[in-house]
Amino acid sequence: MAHAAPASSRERDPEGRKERILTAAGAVFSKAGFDAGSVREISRRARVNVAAVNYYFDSKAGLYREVLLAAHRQLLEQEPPVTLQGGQDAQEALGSWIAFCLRFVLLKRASHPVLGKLMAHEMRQPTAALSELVKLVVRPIFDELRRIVTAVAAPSMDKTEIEMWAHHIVGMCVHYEHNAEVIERLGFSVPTTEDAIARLAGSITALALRGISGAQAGAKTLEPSSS
Amino acid sequence: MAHAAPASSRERDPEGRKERILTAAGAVFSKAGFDAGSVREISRRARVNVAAVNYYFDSKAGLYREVLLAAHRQLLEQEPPVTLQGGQDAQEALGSWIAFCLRFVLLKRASHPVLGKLMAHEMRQPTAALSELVKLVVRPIFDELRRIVTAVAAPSMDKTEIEMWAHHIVGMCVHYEHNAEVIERLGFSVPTTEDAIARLAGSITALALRGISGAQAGAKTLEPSSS
DNA sequence: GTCGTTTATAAACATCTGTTTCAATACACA
DNA sequence: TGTGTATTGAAACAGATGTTTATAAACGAC
Repeated sequence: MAHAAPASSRERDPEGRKERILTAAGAVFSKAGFDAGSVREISRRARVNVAAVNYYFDSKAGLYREVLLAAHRQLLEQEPPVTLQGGQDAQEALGSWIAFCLRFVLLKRASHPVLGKLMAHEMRQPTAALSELVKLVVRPIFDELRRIVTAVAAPSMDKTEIEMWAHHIVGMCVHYEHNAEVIERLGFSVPTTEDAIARLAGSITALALRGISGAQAGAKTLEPSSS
Repeated sequence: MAHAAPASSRERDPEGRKERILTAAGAVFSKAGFDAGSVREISRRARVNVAAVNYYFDSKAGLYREVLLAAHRQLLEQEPPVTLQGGQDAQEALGSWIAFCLRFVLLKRASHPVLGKLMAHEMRQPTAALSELVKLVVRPIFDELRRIVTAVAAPSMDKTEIEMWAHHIVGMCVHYEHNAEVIERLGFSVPTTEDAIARLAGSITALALRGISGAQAGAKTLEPSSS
């Protein structure tokens, strides 16, 4: 076959290619994680040669890092993180935060299709990018939650107890994404629509509010050593 | 096909080898999961030829399945699941359940070194064994939690709300194992000792008890649509 | 046109994966 | 003793992985 067919699908379009690779990588990595996600499948989905990945991103790890950063950028554009305003009701703020967190991990939309899943994979099998991701994404959001919980709780409440409460709340939220497979098998339908997510957020918020604001500052934490 | 060794002292060492392979497989699978765990590393750790794995367990999947079942057996021997006795205080039972669950996922001891981690991996990247695992291990334990929560809650409380609460509680517990890497990076030290785990269990129990028993049966679940 | 540079691709590379093959054992029993 | 069967282990298999190489094409500039 000399150069018979022009095969003019050359399409000089590096930006388009880079973009396609990034999108495909987001899909693959968010589904399979970094290790199990293969460069060859990414290149297949992006309809580019395998070597293109290394040409544009140096290595698989470099591509992964750019996917994480791009997803982070995307998130900040679309969903500004919840903040406790000056005169805002703290209890209401807690409800907003929980709804935000649940939507972040559960909602599959064009706005943030991958970051939640990517972070879930990072938590299970951390890569070098995890520390950076925590510093950029997780830390600010978590600090805001701690501030809100502090405002909701009794003024003299122990700081470490408040920190624990914040972690408890995060646990309730991410549970429904992390362990969705098991939850579904237990007969509970993990919500995916805005309305159903809002209902779940309401349930978590109510439990957390009663649990936090009902605590007496001086009360000893329940000790399970009772017989 | 490996015959069960007859009564006569045939077996020069097959049981020892099988046992070594099972132990090594437990360590490898619990650390890396099924996909990323390699048969060659298992055979290396067990000081056994690669072919021995397939000789004794047919395949990698067969070995994995036996590891799961063995871990399950081990758990039931060492830690009988919590049950709500007839006259027992429901609130106390909830504390016991939460402590049990936390110890299950966090405590690294000779008694159950792997099952918690194995299940964590199953939740992220489910294999064919997940359904069986849920039916055998997770379902009974979760049902007991739901029973306890029902006993703690107001008698006329909505059944689906109670189910949600049970899931919330599970979420708080497993969070500290699933997302330990992130939690540590947020400055919170995930407990590993009996005492520290008991303290964490106390905090979760107190929050849950106030959140559950403080709920009014007729109260509407908090709606985040309030302005 | 002919340079030089950037981009694209097929092919090869080295290494890993789970599994199989096949010859060499070690043992129980005759 | 010899025979038969269970076990062992080195090597090979077929396939996948991330990455590199060498060749070829498409451009901008002269």
